[in-house]
Amino acid sequence: MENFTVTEGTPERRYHHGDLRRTLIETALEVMREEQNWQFTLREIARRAGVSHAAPYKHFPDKAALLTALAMIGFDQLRIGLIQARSDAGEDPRAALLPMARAYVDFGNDNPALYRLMFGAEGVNRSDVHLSENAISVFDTVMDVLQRGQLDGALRRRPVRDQATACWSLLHGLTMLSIDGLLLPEKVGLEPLDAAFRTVMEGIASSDENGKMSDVR
Amino acid sequence: MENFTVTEGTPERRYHHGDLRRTLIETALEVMREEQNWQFTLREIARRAGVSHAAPYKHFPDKAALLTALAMIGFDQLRIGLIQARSDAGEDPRAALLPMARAYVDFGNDNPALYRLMFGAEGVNRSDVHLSENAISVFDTVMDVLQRGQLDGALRRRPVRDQATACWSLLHGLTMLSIDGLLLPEKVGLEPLDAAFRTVMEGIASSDENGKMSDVR
DNA sequence: ACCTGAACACCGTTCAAGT
DNA sequence: ACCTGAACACCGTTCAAGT
Repeated sequence: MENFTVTEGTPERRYHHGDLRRTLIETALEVMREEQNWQFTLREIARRAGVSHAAPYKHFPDKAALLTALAMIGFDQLRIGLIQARSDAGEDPRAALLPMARAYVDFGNDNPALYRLMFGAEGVNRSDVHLSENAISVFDTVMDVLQRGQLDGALRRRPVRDQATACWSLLHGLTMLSIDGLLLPEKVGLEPLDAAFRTVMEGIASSDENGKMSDVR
Repeated sequence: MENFTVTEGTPERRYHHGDLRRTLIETALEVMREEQNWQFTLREIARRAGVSHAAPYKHFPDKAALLTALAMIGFDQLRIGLIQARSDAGEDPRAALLPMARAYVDFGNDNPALYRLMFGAEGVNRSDVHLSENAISVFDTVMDVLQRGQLDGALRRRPVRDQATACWSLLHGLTMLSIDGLLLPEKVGLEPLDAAFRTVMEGIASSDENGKMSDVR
């Protein structure tokens, strides 16, 4: 629920050498963007930050701690992106669903290494409380818009939690497959997000034009 | 389409020291199961296989090649598990959907490190042709059962590819979230698979009991 | 036809010592 | 209150030499 930022847990300080903690995080994000993975070495980060290879250990107990901090920032950015897409779409919760889905998948494609770190990483301290809180707040954002869609009458009245589980799983799966290059156009078409979205919407939206196709045996 | 096995690409040979290639693969699978990740070192595998740390290089050009071989085996096992679940369920394609979904998610939960290696791994040679072929054949298995469900009349007549994209994404996302411990019961309930499945089925199955709830605004 | 041992250039992490 | 340099115990990978 809380809004974690880069300096979470560490009061703002300016030392003679600057804010090394933040510099390390920003350098790591840069390297991840360049190399498309999070297999960077702590020593490389230190080198690029212009400090000795031992300096990072004054700010992070180990490499896992830095990775965890990065993942937390990622969840934060993702949630902010979703909220942005929702408010851009106006008041209608139904109309916000596709833009939010697009924002989600785009985030993954724009930050593949970060997204994989957030979810698929062995290096991350997965038991970190703050990390799960940040991850969960993404889920809450999805659930919230579905809730309002139901109240609106635009969505079928089913347990919101069930619909949210389906939506989050779908988005996560789509994003991961997309990042990994497994959504081959000749297999899933040119717009897999739209295809998947249409399919799921038939299960979620209130039935209007249903029943037209009565090829039920 | 082809059926890749452990010895793919390497003719069966028995040397005085045994089939080291296969031993390395099996040892790696063991270690992954033990440590719940694929961060093992090649040297550890060699140690446990009882050979020098340089020996693996006679069978794999580098560590990425071993990881790729493991991922390929994983895709193969997954596909076999799906086919098994389908044939266990009998002739009705509609009835096979839930068992297949369960088989998919179970595979991930039973082999978390392997599953993450198959999809989320930086170490894997993702451009390997055989690897993508194995991955794609999983998709084909999903598509096949949906195709038959449509012919049967049990499923809505929509582009099969769209439905398959939605189904695969959903399963993949659900599996990944489950492995990562993000499907917290207090958030998604005790049976997230069933919840997600119900939701998507409403979008995929032929409309029978639809339209009852007419709270359309 | 396969395996070993020494060697190279790296890591992550620690710790006494510096400023 | 923070940073450095040397040191330790590892890696992945190569290669001449062994059997």
